[in-house]
Amino acid sequence: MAATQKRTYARYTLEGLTLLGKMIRLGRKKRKMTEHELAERLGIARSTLQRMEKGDPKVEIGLMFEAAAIVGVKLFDADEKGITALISRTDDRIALLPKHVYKAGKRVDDEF
Amino acid sequence: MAATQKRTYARYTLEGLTLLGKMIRLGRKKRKMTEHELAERLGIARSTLQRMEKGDPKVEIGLMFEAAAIVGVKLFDADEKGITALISRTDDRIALLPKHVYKAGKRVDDEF
DNA sequence: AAGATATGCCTTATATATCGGTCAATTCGA
DNA sequence: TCGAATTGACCGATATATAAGGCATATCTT
Repeated sequence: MAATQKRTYARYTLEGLTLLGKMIRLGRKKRKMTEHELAERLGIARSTLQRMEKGDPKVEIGLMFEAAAIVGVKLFDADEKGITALISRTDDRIALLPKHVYKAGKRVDDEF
Repeated sequence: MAATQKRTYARYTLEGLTLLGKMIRLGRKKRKMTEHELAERLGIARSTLQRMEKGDPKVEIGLMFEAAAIVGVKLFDADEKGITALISRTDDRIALLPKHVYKAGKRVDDEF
């Protein structure tokens, strides 16, 4: 009977999604856009936008980010150039680490 | 022939995703976790984790957020309580606006 | 107050992401 | 150096999200 194993999410994850969804909703309303309008602009169904504003964990992350951008919600508080710079810096930091991770060394090294 | 209309994403969206993916990758490596380990911890296939670290717009946002949390990448720079507070504040701000948006008034009201 | 519009919630068919696996190439530990 | 492990890329089958629409209710405009 296939069981359909259900996935669970940490509370922090769900709350983060709820917040993002509400921020999108707020941004949309401040711009006086209807669900129909924003959905059309995004090229998606209104029902999908509704799931996004509710913080449904199953929606495509690309759509969520796109919607956020359209209604003026910034993630990473950085503009186009800022993001690009952050990507470079992250690449540099990754390059400093071993290419492969091996289960031998058990240090955690936790300073971001 | 069904045409399979392809979706496009803004550059800003794609770069944001690339950044998030790389941050997850960096976080994973700093914690010395292999792809296999993190995927198992998340309850997903390794191939899916690989798409996430590449910033694929099609992955579930819930998985991306969950992965970020596990490897110590903070979005919204706020902890559990902080997120909850932000949700409340966002709810309050939404409550101040009209329940329905009507296409009559065209003001944009852009101050976040 | 009345009419029009937006929103909430639900459902089915279809498109598509995920899973689970394989194979090759790379890189680390001993 | 050699062997074991990690990573990168790819693939088909299946589970699942999305699209599209309907209907009821709420709320705005005039």
